[in-house]
Amino acid sequence: MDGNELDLWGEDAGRPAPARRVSVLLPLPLGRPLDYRLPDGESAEPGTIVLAPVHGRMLHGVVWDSEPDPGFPLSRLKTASVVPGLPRLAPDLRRLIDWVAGYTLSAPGEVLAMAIRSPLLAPLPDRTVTLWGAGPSMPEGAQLTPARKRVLEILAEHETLSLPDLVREAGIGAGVIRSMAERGWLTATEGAKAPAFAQPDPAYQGAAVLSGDQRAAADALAASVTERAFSVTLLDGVTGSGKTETYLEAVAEAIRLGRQSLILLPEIALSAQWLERFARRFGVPPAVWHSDLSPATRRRTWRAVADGTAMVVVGARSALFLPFADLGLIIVDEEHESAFKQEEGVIYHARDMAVVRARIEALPIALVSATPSLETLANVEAGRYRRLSLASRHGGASLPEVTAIDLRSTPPERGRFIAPPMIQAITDTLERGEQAMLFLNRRGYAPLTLCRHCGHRFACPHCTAWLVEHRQRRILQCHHCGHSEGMPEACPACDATDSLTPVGPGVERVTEEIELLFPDARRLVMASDTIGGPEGAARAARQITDRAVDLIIGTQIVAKGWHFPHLTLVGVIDADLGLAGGDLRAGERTLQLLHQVAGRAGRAEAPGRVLLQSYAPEHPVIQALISGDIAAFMEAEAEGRRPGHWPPFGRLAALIVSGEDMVETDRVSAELGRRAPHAPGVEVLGPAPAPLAMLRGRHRRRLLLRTRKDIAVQPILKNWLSEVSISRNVRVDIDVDPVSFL
DNA sequence: AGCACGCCGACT
DNA sequence: GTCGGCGTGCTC
Repeated sequence: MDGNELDLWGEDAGRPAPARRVSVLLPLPLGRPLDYRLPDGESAEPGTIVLAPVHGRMLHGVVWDSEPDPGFPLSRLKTASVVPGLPRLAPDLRRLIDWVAGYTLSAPGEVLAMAIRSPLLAPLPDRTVTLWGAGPSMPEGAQLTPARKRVLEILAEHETLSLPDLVREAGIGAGVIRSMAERGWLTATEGAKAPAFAQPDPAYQGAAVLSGDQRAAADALAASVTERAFSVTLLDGVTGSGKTETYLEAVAEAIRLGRQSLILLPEIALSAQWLERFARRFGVPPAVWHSDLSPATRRRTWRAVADGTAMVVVGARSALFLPFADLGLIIVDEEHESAFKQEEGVIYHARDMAVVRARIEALPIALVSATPSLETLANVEAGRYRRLSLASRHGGASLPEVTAIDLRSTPPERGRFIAPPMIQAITDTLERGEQAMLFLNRRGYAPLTLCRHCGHRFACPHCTAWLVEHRQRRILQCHHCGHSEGMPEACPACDATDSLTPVGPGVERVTEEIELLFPDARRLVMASDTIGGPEGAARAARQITDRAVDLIIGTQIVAKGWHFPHLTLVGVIDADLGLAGGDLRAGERTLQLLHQVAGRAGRAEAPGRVLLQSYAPEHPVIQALISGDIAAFMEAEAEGRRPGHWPPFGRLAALIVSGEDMVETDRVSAELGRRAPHAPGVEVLGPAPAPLAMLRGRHRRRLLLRTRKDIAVQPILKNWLSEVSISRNVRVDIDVDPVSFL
């Protein structure tokens, strides 16, 4: 207010106040904010969340920093209203949104949609709870059973508690409380529910268990938190070296300073063990953020992050856009993981954008990995990132011994996939009462099914991909679009019966083989489609640590940071699998994955062993795993990429042209090829059919723009795309810094 | 993203 | 003769 409200009879009386125009960014793929007027007398600074009419419906948007267009006719301006009780979006978060939009060439509104969606902003229900206290009367003599006595003792300590808290603290049933209340020994009062996010206690368990170099690294990270300035630290160290415990000390320091921490994990849904470790260190679990939170939890978490009551948030990549009240530290764990790359909608790399957020907000950020990405290593090399290394495994555990099984000299039996030396190693391990794990990065029974009679191969009708047999469910399924069909009795092409043959192994088939070889071993299959969500994953992990299983057969998800103390043998069924495609990062990616899997073995006293089944054990990736000299492999990899200006020594952007109409898709991609930019240090490869030439019924063509490191791709892309007319039924997706080349 | 406006098939 | 298919265009 500016005082005019009292001037009822002054010269402004009777005249409408000048319309206050504001520019409002809406969570729509619009590209620019739209202008609105505010109700008379209201004003709103940038960052204010408003409710604005769009096409007749009301949508939450954010007052943006851009100037409203004075030429837009006042009569066509609609009125937006300030939503009371909502936090403002901080300038730094607005800058991040603009920056990400500019970098990825997405509409700012689309990026905003990752930070704010209307359902998030709905008012929180008043949360009240019944609190129980002692009195007015007391049980006497024989009435005072041990359970009732316990309840009163607890209440003497806490005064009042909610039913679930009381039941938990006293270790009794709810029936005891009810009967006591009926007798007038307990009184109920209505109270505000305790905050959903308890304060982590940095002093809860101290950090006494840290070893020398862990302590040094933890202190260095904590110092950067105290410093409150932008810095990037690579925290690396072999699997099992205690990286998590180390960076949790930096989190502890942030908590001591009263500042929030954000920890990004590649797959938060499967990280039960991580959450347990956090709770062990700080006494309470952190706030979590991922895509399958319930709407109510989501809303509560978003608010708690904004008002600062959630001190530590652990989340998947989308947590990067949360509206922290006072962020003091970002951690990106498993920074090399490609799961940080969002491949749909706004195509961005959460690790890289986390560094951007840290720079904008002047924060320290730590990138954590046992096998850092080449990008990160290059930044260390260039002096932009600091490096803290943990040299050895924690608690006296040693690194597992890695050997290759040459499948050319010791192949498995015909139609089998486990070679004799592997069978022997599993036998020995089980005899010692230890656990073994077999890793195969392929779900289902067999990746390809063909007819022995006519050669027919089952392919997805919507994708360039074979259908994968899932024998338990008796279906053939496409792993790219989810298409599935029943497993037929006869060949659909030639009607031959008993002619359909599985080709190649999936985890189901390896499990079948294991059943034949080790009928008495207790088996557990871990694959994303059979594990049964986060609870299932946690249950499976508990079964393993409790030694309720002997043999684990699993895909990717067994690689994830698990700590299984009794697991001493890891067998990789097909170590060559990831190397086949031969894209830019095939070697690096395979090395990181296999190193991660190998790291599950021998994490306690008993030494671990890793066996890699391979048809090419001389391959540099396999050799690097055997020797353990990953640094040398990465250096060689870097030298291979430097001359051609491949990342991280140059820049890449991919254009993915897709459409249901193949002719139109080809026309657009050919036109893009003809109009390709020409300049020194700029090169365009393609168009070429994408490796997944058809995906979900859309034909796909790819072009790749490669520039020298000192040339930004965005202006080139903008210019290029503006010269080509793209028909409505064809889409061009831009992927700056592509990770996947499918 | 929604949601309307807008021109061509099978129905009360 | 109408209800409605989703192609394209706009949202202050």
